Amino acid sequence: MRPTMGDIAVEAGVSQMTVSRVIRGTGQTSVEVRERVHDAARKLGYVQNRLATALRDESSTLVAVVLPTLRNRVFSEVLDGINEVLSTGGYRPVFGVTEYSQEREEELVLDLLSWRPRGIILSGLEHSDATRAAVLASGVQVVEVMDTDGDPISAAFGLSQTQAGRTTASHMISKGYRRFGYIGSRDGKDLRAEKRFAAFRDVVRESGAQIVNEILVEGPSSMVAGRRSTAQMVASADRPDAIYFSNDDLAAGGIMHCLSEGIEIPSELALAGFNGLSFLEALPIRLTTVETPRLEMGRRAAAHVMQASEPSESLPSPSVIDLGFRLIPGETC
Amino acid sequence: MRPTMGDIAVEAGVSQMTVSRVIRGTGQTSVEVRERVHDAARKLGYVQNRLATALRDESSTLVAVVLPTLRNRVFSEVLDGINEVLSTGGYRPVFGVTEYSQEREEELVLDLLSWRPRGIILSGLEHSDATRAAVLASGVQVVEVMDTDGDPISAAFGLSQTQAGRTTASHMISKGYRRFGYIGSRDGKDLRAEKRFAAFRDVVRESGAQIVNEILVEGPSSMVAGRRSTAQMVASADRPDAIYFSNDDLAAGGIMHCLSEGIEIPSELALAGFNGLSFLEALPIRLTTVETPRLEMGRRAAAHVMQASEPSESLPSPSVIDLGFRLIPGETC
DNA sequence: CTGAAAGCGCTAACAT
DNA sequence: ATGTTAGCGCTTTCAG
Repeated sequence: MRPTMGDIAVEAGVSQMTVSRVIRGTGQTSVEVRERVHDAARKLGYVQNRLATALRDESSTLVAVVLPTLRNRVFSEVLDGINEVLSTGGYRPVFGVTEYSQEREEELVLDLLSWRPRGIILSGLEHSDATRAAVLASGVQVVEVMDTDGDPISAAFGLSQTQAGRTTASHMISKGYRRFGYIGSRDGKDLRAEKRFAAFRDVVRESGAQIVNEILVEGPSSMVAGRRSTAQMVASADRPDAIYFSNDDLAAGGIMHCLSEGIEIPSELALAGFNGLSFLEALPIRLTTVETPRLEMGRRAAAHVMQASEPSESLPSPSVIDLGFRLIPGETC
Repeated sequence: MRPTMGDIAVEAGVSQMTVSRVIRGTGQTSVEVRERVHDAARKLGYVQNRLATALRDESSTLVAVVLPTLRNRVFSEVLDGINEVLSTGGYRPVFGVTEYSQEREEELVLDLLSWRPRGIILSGLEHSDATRAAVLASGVQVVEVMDTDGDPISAAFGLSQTQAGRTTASHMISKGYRRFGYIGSRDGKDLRAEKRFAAFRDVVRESGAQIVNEILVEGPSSMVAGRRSTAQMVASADRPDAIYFSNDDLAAGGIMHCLSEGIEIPSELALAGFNGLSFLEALPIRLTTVETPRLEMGRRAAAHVMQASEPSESLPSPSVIDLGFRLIPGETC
């Protein structure tokens, strides 16, 4: 159907091998032959069949990417960073979404591995044993992004979710708040948010303060959910004087509720978020949050997969690269 | 290296062909053999090599997806819709980002086609001749999303950008506004935003009103850019009484500026956006906008690629499916 | 119900 | 500088 190197070879009057060499620009070829081959290729509308190349090479230039969701800007930014770097080397991401389910992740990983990708990028450090076993057995480059609190399969680029939670708590406590609320999402399926909150809670308790109210919203986190939950929490008997949100979208919703209801920030209610999304800069009130290196985690992970040229028998020892975070003090606490 | 069907065959004491049949669940196989094969596969940690399958089949279960950017929620939602449907059939998206460049799109399309995808999903109806020629010659299913104003290569699922622009203009004019401003982005590289504005402008002029000010922001559209541009436009000599923004992020930035500066909406300044993103519901003031079927466009496009089972010689005639839009009247005009 | 043969398109290795 | 051979892992086709 579609022209192959063989067809071009006939058209150009050379062997298939010569066509292969010309097209890849490897080996020695005369100028004259090169031109004939390129002309023939153009004339026939030749498009390389990378399936064959990859089969032959026992590895493709695809990179598997496994994300928990696409409904959260955080992960599309990570994906953007990944793609940005991969595309400079002609690599392409093939991806799947787990919806925060380890079982789904397991299936997905097996499936993606069947494309013999050059590497696989996973989110977080928690995976089922089968998932870990599968990627390890596959021999492909494995990189985990987002988190540093745990044992990586091989390499990880992330930030300490625990430290981020502690830092936020310390900041809020230093500002004098003592009665805290927490608004999170995903019914505890987001392990990283859980780590942040666990650390936050520890610091709060250590300091003698307390968590007086917790709301976990159903469905994906969003400004709307944040606004609704804040309204609910503020109206409840256990009204906190400060709320820690599991991310900026929820927190921004909290700000919106306060703006609408005339609740004074931070005197009547203090708020803190997580991620440092750029839209916060546009809000009338600057949210106190923790900035995370989302693009950078993606870029570094992609770069790591790409520079894995030599399949060294001695697998590089597991290593975690902490890309850090930064507390951005705003006007909300 | 990795176990193949041949290895399993040896382990299970059958032929490779039998392994193939068992694994795919096709043809006739005895219960006993099936068990032996599955046991052997599990024992050896077998993972199918789809590169071989795809090479043999002359088509893969990958679907190429070409998007202009990942920095805009609109496209991650489309991608989400695509992935949602594709994954139900075991298909996987392989994607690339054009940054709104037709040249980049051309390279990308050729590159993605080299993976012999089952289909390719493009954004918009405007492509270079070479791009059109390449996808047509490839024989893969081609679907275009986002737009319906133009000639599709084969099938398209979108909405009339032109009608959306006209509808918004009519609405604003009916509300009595006569001096309009426009805030867009991407230096006119976003062809769909251009179509909306062109239609908007036409209606404004036909009605005897006028566009008194235009600002095209550099870089990706964002709330921050919208807030800054609104500030600039409101402070200028040619201050409009209503601003049409090319999307909701920019418009939300406009609302934020008004909130911060105490500008009364809509009496001092009216605003309208585009997309109907869900976060608008959380804002203290409801933006008037046009809701677009982003997830649905992605889903339908993916479904179209998947149901293309029979490679009918008679290519289905080009057809455009208009998924429509809906004007959502808010409090901003 | 199972097996053997052939070939998908490409490239490493070995000629010439 | 160019050509020949062999084989990557799988599945379609044809035989038993």
